[in-house]
Amino acid sequence: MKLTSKGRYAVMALVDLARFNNINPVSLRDISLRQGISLDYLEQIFSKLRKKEIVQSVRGTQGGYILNRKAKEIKLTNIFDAVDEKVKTVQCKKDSKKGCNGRSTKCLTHNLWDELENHINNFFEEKSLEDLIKDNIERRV
Amino acid sequence: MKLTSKGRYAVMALVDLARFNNINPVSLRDISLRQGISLDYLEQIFSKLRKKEIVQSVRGTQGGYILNRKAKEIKLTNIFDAVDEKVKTVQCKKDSKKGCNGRSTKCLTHNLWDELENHINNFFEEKSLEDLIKDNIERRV
DNA sequence: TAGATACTTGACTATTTTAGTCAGGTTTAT
DNA sequence: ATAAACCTGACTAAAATAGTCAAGTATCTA
Repeated sequence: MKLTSKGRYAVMALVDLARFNNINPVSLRDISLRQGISLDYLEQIFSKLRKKEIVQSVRGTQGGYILNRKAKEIKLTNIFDAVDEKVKTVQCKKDSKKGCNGRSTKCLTHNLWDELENHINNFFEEKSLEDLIKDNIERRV
Repeated sequence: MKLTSKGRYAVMALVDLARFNNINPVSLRDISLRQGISLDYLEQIFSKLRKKEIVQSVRGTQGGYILNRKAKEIKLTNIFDAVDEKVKTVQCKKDSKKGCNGRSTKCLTHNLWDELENHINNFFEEKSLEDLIKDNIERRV
């Protein structure tokens, strides 16, 4: 059970963006250098974040990205959703042949996996970008 | 972020085992048929469960497996640990080059990933095999 | 208006992980 | 003896991951 780097990078990049987002947009190049993430990969990630209206792009020289909503209103769940990072415990939902159906004792653990998914998703729904930044500042002090 | 089938199957198989474990050991063949999991794959999984002393094997005809501890004392975390299903959010811990170190703004989200891991692991530490069986029986009634 | 900076898009690919299979054992009840 | 069941290690196809690469377009600044 692991988080993919796409989801992790997306969060890292947005925290970076939120912290350095004073007046000017932040370029991916800067984020790439600061966070050690390949520029090309960041571009893929930000393309998705833009489509989900989490960031706005500013083209041209001195361009970059800015947050499209307040940090408080961007939850982890929005970010993960944008980059297709999903919590999947089981195939049952998509593929009815595998998993549950047609077995004599049915899916004895079906309920467990639902609970687990909810447990994890709750965490993602509660945490906002603002929480992360605050948390980080507090730790420095 | 997804659960692998090895972890899922291990739990499914153990719930099955616990339910059908009256006096006699339960054969993998039966579990395989009831849960729709390949026998060869189950053997791999049970080999690991045995090494971690979660189950005991009974060889020979009429053999099979029995739980090595009370269902109450087998937590999900023990099961996942046995089959190498780990919660990993980040590489920092193993590979110091990637992730945190040497970056100018350090790992802004390091704390987040730790929190996430703990959140998930707590779930696994609290749930026992007994909980799963009880839960299942209640639902039938 | 030339050139640099930075966003935009889509195709491509090496590596790793997953989810098994397969083959050949050993043990023990009947 | 023999069949049922455990035991072990090697192997592999397919999928997912984690990117790279190439060829743009838009906009600011000198």
